[in-house]
Amino acid sequence: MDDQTIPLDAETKAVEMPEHHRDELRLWLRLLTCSTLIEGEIRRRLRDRFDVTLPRFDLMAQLDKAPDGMTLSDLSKRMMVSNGNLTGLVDRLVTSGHLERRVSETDRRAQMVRLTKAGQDEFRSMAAEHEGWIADLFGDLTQKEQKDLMRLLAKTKNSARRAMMGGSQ
Amino acid sequence: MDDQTIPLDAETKAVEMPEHHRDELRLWLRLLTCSTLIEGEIRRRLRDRFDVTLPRFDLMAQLDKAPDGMTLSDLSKRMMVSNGNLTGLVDRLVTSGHLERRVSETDRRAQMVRLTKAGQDEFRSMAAEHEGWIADLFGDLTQKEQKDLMRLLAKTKNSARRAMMGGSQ
DNA sequence: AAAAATTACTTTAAGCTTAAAATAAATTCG
DNA sequence: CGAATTTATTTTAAGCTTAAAGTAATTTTT
Repeated sequence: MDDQTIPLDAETKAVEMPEHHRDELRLWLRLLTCSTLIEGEIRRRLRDRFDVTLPRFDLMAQLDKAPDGMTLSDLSKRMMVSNGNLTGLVDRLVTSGHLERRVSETDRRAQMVRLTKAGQDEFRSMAAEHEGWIADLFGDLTQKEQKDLMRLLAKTKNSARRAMMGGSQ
Repeated sequence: MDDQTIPLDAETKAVEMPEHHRDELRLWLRLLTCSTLIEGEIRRRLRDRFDVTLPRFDLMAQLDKAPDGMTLSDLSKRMMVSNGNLTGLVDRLVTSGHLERRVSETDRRAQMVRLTKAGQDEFRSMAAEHEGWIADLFGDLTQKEQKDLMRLLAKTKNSARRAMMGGSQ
């Protein structure tokens, strides 16, 4: 409510900001650290164990959920990456035999992309192991803590989306 | 041949996994979505508003906390990025006049890097605004929710670190 | 002190990523 | 219908990122 006097952390030596938004900043840095840490570990294991990159794995994960294939635009939205990024990613996965691309029959601009049989097999065997890694990485959280974290992240996501409205999106 | 033994639900996805680690997977995906979403927005605003990239901003943020400078290795550890990555990043920031690098007087392998006056001024003006963006992005969370999230993320971080021990780190 | 190991950093090659501009097909509108 | 707009994708240029290999300085070991 009313602004309390701000307790100056002993180790913090920066200038006092007009409003004390330090807490949100610390929260953001912790969230980022968490996801960077885990993402890095997953990336490392995917490379060491399967010689695959995370972006490729993610792309295959999306396609595994859509047996009939998806367009590049759909993929782009789901993966939250740019269209141009996807072009190269798909190119490489087609070359390696994991993906198949075909011009859509209803729209000659669009392409349907989907996993080949080999791609699907390989993905599923990776996914099974991947799921175990994640379970282990989050293993110290109780069922309740997982549930709470899930809820708080959902709320954070909504808050962020709300804040983005009007600005540019 | 024998690979049709599994009854495939028409619209639902894949095979039932040996152990149900779906929840952890969903939790991880939500965490990742959250940080990707926010990171993307910050990246966009830094570019639009200040014509600076997030990695450069992050690097300057580290140096702002160390007025006497840091070595590349210190930066590398703190930022959780590779040494090689830092070399290029620092190069560009030196060229643009934001950073100063000097060979350490006590160790001729090492370099001390620090913000120039101009770099510091520019960073601080960006940081003030940046802090407001973060506060807004997390704005829908109550004080208690922020505290809870902070705690759960700390626990997640520790859990992940524990899981990494032995594997490669 | 010489050899071995470690540490700090750079270089390289490959891939990821984006924004912006370009191309082409489809849709909307006058 | 034909022009203008939107949508789907590719290309380009620049920068980020990593792992692995290389160089050089320091520290440890023998």
